[in-house]
Amino acid sequence: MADTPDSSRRTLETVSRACDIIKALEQLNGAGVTELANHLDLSKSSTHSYLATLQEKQLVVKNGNTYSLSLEFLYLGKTVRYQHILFQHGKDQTEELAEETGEFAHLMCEQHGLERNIYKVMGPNAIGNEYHTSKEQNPDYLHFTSAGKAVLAHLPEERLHEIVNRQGLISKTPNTITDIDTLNAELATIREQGYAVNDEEEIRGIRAVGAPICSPEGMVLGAVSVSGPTSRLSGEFYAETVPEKVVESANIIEANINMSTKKSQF
Amino acid sequence: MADTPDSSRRTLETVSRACDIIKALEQLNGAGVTELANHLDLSKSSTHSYLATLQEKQLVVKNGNTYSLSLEFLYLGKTVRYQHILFQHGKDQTEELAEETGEFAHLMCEQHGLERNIYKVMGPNAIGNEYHTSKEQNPDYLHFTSAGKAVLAHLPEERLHEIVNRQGLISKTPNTITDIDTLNAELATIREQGYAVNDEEEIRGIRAVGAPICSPEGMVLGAVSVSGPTSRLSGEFYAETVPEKVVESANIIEANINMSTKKSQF
DNA sequence: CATAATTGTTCCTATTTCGAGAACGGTGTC
DNA sequence: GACACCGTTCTCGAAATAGGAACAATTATG
Repeated sequence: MADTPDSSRRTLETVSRACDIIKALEQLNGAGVTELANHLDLSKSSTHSYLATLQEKQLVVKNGNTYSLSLEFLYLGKTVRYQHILFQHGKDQTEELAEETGEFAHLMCEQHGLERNIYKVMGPNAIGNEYHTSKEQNPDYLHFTSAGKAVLAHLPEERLHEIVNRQGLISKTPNTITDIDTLNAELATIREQGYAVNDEEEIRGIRAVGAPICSPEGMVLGAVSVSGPTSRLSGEFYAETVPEKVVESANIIEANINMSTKKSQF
Repeated sequence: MADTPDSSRRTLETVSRACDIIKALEQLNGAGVTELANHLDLSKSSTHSYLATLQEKQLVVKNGNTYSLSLEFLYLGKTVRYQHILFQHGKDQTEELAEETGEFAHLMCEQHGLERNIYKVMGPNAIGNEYHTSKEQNPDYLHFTSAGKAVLAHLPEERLHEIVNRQGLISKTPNTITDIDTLNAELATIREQGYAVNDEEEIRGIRAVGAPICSPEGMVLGAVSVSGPTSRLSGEFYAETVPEKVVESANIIEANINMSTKKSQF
């Protein structure tokens, strides 16, 4: 309707609209037909057809006059995670990393140019909410997290530029890298030392250290990271101990993947 | 495809096919265009269009020639759970129930005639895998779980028959109720005593006790249950202690919901 | 208590979109 | 180096969808 000037018309509008409806239902926490129709600039009758179809396919439930996403999404989400190669071979190690450092440990990968968390574990000292049961935040940009930068540093240059061009270098704190040259220099450093740091670049008072996880073929699959308050992530612990442990965890996960990929790729 | 003779045909085939593709991708753990096309009896070009659209909408990722569901589903699933009224007001109580009984505690609701788990907590004595990170099993039928029967017992009669007719009374163990009259008698008992039991009706060696959670208006919203091996769930513990605690938990969750709907809803 | 205003649902037809086969370009294999 | 396979693109006829309007059901309102 409004903006797909560059992309080829090889996509299905009906499917696209269905996706919009799913995302709108999530955002609105359920909605009625009229509300949705107004929100998405569709006719009531069309909106109704979409909802009826999604309901029949059990992706949507209807309570009274309110349509909401069904718990099928919880099931699908858990399956997606369970099937992910990084989860299968990195879950235990991420837990150990959280245990050893006492802080939050994250396992993530890049998807569509954004950071997607696969697994988060709260270490014994970790502050904040219980991540795994709280509201999930939106996906992060890659350039202001440690794990994200670790991934960016090992992406093919072409894809790096594609992502930067598409997502931009949004600023979140005074420390956020917003300049492409600074970023490139930082990524070179990361490649050299084998890990990345996030020094209050996303959230004031929060530091993090992340290391990339690569496939046997050398393609970056994702990263592990540890994050915590600057008060605890400082001095030698921040400069040496945590990086060592994070890099070690990444290496162990790589080894796990390596051992499991004896089978053919197809 | 074959079994919706009653429902009006007010649904969109394109959306329906998109849902099939999502489910196939989950089932196949990712697939190529040709593989998917064969699996769903679609042409390659059509399948490609669907996948391209889902990818553009970030519900699907492409790795090499393999398309898979993206981690957006994990995000959506967590949001759906987080937004669910039973999770918001029943999470803490479910955890407490697991702690007090030492066994698995479940929080569930009915969707599309099936049991959907909202939250599972492993108590200190609970055996088995860590549910919340393991592969999710498929949704259960309602008639052979304690929570499911607790819900069925408080559904409007019309809806009860609708569900039974649609889902049937599948047998999983010799103890499974497979007869409508037996089920009705059982549901009457459940209504009388306020809770339901599952005595090896789903899995041999596993018992469970469930109690319904109703809205202030008297509509059943779901149920909580405790499950464990017959060796531990026996005698007075099974006959009195656990039912008491389960019913108490259900009542507390109802009270939480009640209090939240009194104040301004937002 | 009756009327008005919403909301969800259904119906219908023109119009747009989708579907299928074939062809293209790229990759891996024998 | 030729062949087979896969993903992608193209084009046009065929079929599905979008939207307006009417209907039913529920709720708000005077």
